[in-house]
Amino acid sequence: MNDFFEQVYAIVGKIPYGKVVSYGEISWMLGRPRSAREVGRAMRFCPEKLPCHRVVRADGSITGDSHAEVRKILLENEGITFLPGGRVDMKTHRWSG
DNA sequence: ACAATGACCGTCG
DNA sequence: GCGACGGCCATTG
Repeated sequence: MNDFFEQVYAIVGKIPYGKVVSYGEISWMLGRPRSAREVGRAMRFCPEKLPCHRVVRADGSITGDSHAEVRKILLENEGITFLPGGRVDMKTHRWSG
């Protein structure tokens, strides 16, 4: 594992209840302003211990291949409000370390 | 080294 | 709001 992934996992694990972070935000925190793809690749491994469902796109859209719907439900279950269109209310739940 | 791909991002029409 | 284009970074054949 690279430090980058470790950092990603660390941050994702630190996301508070009822908050979400975008791939770009995470990549920016780790010093890679445009490496959001790497974050996405890290998410792809998707360890169960990680709340990967709290990681969404910059506009609040849910992304995650087949599990997108499931994650949306999980977020709703955690108290995250959704906007019409199936997007997360980033305006309220956007988290910055 | 090159081209293609990807759980992305921002801008433009 | 949506689709197209370019850019960034890492991985793979």
